[in-house]
Amino acid sequence: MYRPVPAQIDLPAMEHEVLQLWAKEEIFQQSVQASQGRPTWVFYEGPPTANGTPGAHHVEARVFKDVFPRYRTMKGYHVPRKAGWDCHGLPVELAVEKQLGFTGKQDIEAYGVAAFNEQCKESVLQHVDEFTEMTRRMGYWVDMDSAYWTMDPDFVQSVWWSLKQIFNRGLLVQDHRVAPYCPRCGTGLSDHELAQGYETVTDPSVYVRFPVTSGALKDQYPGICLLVWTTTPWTLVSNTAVAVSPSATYAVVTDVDGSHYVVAETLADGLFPEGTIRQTMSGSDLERTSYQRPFDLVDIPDAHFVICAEYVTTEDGTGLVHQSPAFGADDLIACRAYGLPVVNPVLADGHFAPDVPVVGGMFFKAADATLVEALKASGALFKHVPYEHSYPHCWRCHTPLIYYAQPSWYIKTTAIKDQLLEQNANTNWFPQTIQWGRYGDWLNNNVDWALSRNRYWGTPLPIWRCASNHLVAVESLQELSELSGHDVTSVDPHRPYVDDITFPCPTCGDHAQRVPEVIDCWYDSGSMPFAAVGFPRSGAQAFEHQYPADFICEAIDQTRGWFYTLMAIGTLVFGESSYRNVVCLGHILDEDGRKMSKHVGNVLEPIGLMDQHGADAVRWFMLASGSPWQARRLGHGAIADVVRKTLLTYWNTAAFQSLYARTSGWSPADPAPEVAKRPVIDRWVISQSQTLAHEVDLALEAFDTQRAGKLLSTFVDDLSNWYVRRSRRRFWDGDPAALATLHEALLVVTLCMAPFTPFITERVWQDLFLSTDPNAPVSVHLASWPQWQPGLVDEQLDSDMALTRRLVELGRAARSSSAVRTRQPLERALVSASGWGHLRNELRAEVAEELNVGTMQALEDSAGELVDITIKANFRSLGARYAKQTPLIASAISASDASALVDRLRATGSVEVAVEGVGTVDLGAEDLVITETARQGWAVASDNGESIALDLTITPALRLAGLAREIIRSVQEGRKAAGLEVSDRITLTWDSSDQEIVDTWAAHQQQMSDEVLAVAVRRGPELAGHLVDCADLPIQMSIAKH
RNA sequence: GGGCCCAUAGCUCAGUUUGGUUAGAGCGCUUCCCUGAUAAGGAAGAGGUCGGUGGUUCAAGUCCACCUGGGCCCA
Repeated sequence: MYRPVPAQIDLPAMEHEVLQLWAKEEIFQQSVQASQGRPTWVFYEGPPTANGTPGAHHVEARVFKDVFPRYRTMKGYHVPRKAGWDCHGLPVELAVEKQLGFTGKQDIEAYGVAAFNEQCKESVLQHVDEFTEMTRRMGYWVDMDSAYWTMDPDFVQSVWWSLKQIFNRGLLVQDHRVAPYCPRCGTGLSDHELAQGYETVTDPSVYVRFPVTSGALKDQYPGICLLVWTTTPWTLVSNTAVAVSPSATYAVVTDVDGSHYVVAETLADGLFPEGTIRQTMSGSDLERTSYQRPFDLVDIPDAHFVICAEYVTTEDGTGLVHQSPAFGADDLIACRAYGLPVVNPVLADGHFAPDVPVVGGMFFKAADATLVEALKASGALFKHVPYEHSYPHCWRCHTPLIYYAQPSWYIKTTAIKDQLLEQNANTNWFPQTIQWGRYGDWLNNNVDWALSRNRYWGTPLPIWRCASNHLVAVESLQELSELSGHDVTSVDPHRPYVDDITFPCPTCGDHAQRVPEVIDCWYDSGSMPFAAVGFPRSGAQAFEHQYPADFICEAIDQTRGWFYTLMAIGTLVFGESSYRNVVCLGHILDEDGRKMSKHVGNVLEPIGLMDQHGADAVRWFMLASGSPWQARRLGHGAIADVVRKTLLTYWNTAAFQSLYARTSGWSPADPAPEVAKRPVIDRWVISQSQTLAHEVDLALEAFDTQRAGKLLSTFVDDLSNWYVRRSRRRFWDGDPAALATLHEALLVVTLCMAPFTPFITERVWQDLFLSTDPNAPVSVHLASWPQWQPGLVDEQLDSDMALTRRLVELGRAARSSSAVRTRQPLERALVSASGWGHLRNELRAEVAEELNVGTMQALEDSAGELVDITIKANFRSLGARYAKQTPLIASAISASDASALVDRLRATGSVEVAVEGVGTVDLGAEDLVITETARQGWAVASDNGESIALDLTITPALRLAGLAREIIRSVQEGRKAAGLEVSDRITLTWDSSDQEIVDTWAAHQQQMSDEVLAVAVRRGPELAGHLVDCADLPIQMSIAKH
């Protein structure tokens, strides 16, 4: 016997009960253990950065990380799921700095690195707790007890080991380069960090006069100036040279006021609309022309002349590019070629050195305004316009970055670029466009990985160096113990402790000390395939079984983040990328399409969302609403829709089944007719459920949750609003075929939906399936995916039922247009549809019953005068044959006598039509869209060549039958209002002075009392029990429980 | 400046790969119908220059070019 399933349900409350059940029975642990020994499907959890409270976007990725492992488990795989936490890095440091009220690195130094890092660790632990709770609530099954932590000493040492592999191949090197640098955080940023932080800003763009101080131009054009454009006025302080393109053409322009300028020829018109070009020359002719720089604030010897550089373009600005080699990668290369000095007046904290006149002590960006004023005052400023462009900012603290020459450690990923491209070619991306779009572009433009950070809370770079610059890479605390001669294996491998360990340099015996940098925390997370199991010091077997991953999934921002570091490190260390399939999600936006961010305050808090609507609804939204690979808007309305449309419809179908099975004492163990012997609608729903199981399987195999979700919600809708509604009477009667069919259909859909909505399907499993099958697994999540039985799929039946439903739709439209309500039976309906002749009687009866008509007849069988025929050309079929002549044929077709043409076509299978300008054209049935409609006194609806006509004649007998249904309907309402159970028997009392009503009772009393479960019917004025609201009917009724 | 994505009903989005007749769905709105499961279901209606311009074609929401607006990414 089923358990009772209430029609009303509080979804969040139900979910909390299910969570308790899972915890008590350890279902997740069981599901992993029970699949031991089966083929492993490898999943890697990309560790969330535990630096803040989880948001809705975390739920998105975690739903996808849950659904595929659940599905694969049902398909017979073993899917270990190890949680992970990204612990290190600037985000954590910043949170702690904020908490402690710090403003920079000097505060941390004063506070003490040991104490600071301790605070960082505390902060991580606290936020991990919040993630754990969110993860549990949403039903994401991942093993958090065995989670990897990137700050764990074993993890750190695995990272060290991998860095030593890379170092030994000569791919980990120190270099001085101009790199983006955050002056607030005091550290350089890697390219993929840079990618996170572009912001659109408006900077002053200035056109500045640089007077020429030597050469023929100076003599020929008195006061001539180079016109130089820059968007970073603060770098003019350290102006060292002006670069031109050696191959471009430059012009001397005389402006209307008589002043002379050198600019690129192609830009001269725009800059000097009324100027005159006096002469032109190539860029190389200008080489070594000396000029007067705009500011004389710092000493830069042997500089200030024109240099040639290939990278200069003449597309915008003036074609003359100001050079400041300390602040531009291109500038540095170009100036080095001329032996120019690199002068940097800006300190590591982003402020000008205090001894610089005018701007000393100013933050570099803040100096822009002051310097523009100074240019204006000196007359050097030609033009000043605000310039909007995107400029890199620190991805965490939003400080504008400065391109800054500094020593830094690099991994030479450019050396393995070809291998990375090859690995990418062997990776399946979902959606596919990422592979050679966004990600492929990134790989093709690969630059070396700036690995080091001048910070505190991170994996220390495991390189020790002596005064003679001999370098030793260390792979573990064990190795460090051997080198230092002390057992340091239990030392925390973080700063400052690891910095205190020194040893004699193996090369020269001098004192070797660790370099001060820590590494990019993205390297940590990219190392998780091996570091999570402590490889190679431990976990060798686990690693070999679980490398590479079959599946990873994150949002699109990880293309240059984790997706890249995972592939790069895998390729560097093992010669192979660490994943095969990658699902790449779009971002979750707020209801107005803006990115959710704490600054804007539009973050939807996930636990609140789930406690309001239920985790299943949130999950379903993430998986199946809109395109997961595109940015989507998340709001309460969208989630409430999921509840109403899909979840409650499913639930109520289960509740319906339970109600009537229990009422009739039916149990799934009872014998039921074999499928082939059941009514056609049963066979149809079983066929549909088989197709569902198969197609959802295919969709999930292709990582397409949107398609799977669409299939599931369509099936749920069909099941509830067609199968159950059409079959209700059989459920009232306790028909074992109907009950068995719905049981089987619910079983299939419950299994297929289980990975999507694990809570509600678990509840239904417990109530309907576990309670009736002693061999059933104790949880739906321990069950297997439904076995596809193609023998139960009947495609002919599927298309016949589709026709049946189209006809019902047309019939309803005809009913509406006629204003004869459906409760009023009609004698007959005429049908015109190409499939009608082959439609089996059972399905014809479905149409008749649904439309409440006595008989259905084919329209062509009835008297010709009832029918109007119209025909139209089928362009698709004609266009293929006649191309340009199609419109001529089409108009000939509509001009011809439709009924005559159709008669001939039906008689012989084809018909010839004479078309002016074309000749005789032979048409088949395919070339025409034939619409038949009925005339006079008939209600007609047609669509796409199919029509239904209702005979609206209402005979006295039909009138009484209609009244009987009106009365039945009123009594049913009355039963419900009286709160009776569906199986309660009643006594019914009625009275009426209306002759039609009296006649109705006389003609239909048996049917009416059967329908309303009345065991006694009395006519009389003494009403008793509950009065029935009879609306407009001229009758009074009361009912009482028998 | 370059690359990628997007633009279809008041709102959220399908449809565009492979061109075909009158461009769909859901939500919301109006009217009506149906209902011993349902917070449901059904019919009709209002609501569309399918971002714009040009081109290819017998035929363009769909293919091509250019443009506009938005987003993401890169420089």
